Amino acid sequence: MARAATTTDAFNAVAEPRRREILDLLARGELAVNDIVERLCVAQPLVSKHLRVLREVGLVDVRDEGRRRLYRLNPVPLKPIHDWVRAFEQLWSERFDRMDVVLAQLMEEESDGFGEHGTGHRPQRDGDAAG
Amino acid sequence: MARAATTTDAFNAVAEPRRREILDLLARGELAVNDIVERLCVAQPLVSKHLRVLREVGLVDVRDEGRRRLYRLNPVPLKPIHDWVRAFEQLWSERFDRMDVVLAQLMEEESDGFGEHGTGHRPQRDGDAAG
DNA sequence: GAAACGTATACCTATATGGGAATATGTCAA
DNA sequence: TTGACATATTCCCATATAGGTATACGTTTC
Repeated sequence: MARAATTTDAFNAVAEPRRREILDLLARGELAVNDIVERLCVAQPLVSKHLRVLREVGLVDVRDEGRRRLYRLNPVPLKPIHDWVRAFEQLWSERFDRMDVVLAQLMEEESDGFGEHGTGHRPQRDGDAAG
Repeated sequence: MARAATTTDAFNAVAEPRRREILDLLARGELAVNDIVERLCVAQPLVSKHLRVLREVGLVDVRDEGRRRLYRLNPVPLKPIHDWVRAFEQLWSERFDRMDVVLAQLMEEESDGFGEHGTGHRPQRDGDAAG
């Protein structure tokens, strides 16, 4: 068997960095194909093909406006990715916490005392929008 | 050009559902190859190949123990995925909020008044571990 | 040493990808 | 109608994938 089709699910569709860039652009608002072409500096047929994949997995919706086609983001199919990966979030923050402990020990061995230390990698809880 | 290699980054490595299953298993603790083979009911060479991909993107570490090889999860390469997809979280919750508004209007049109309503799809903020 | 076990690799196949070039389809303007 | 514009599709290619089968490698046990 070959690799699963890119249109199988959002996991596969989003594995392509160019498609993630397209979604990043659309997070700001509706765009026509040519807008995306100009901003990404990618050939137009390629953009159309990527948009087709995104449409087949439901990540974008289309709307006709004259001779242009306006694409809009539909973020809902990203939720399974978020749910899956979020389950691992605590694991890597624990890992960084252990790193903090090791760093603290190293610093105490080398000198007498310091103020702050840390990796700054603990999970952020503030929700800033896409863009 | 063909599709990017599965070993390019975590996005590509994780697009394969079998590899996500392996990571789910390893989230509980270290496992030997045969343990994974038995729990997933997949041919051993296939498991080894998936583990190789996961190792090349840094998602697992290996440790030799006699004639067995114990694999352990390293969740850190998942962080870029989490960071990217989290930026869209607010967008789909807004979408569900608008759905709530529509539902509320429909209910008010059909009857006089109700108590609670909602989709229950707002993002959860409690951090439960993988498993 | 030989045999059994645990794992990794090599080889094969069918599949479908991302990109490029050319072209088809559809819409507006003169 | 003719042409310009906006987008989608088709054909081509090189690539590498997931899975299967067979086998090589390394370790333990006899």
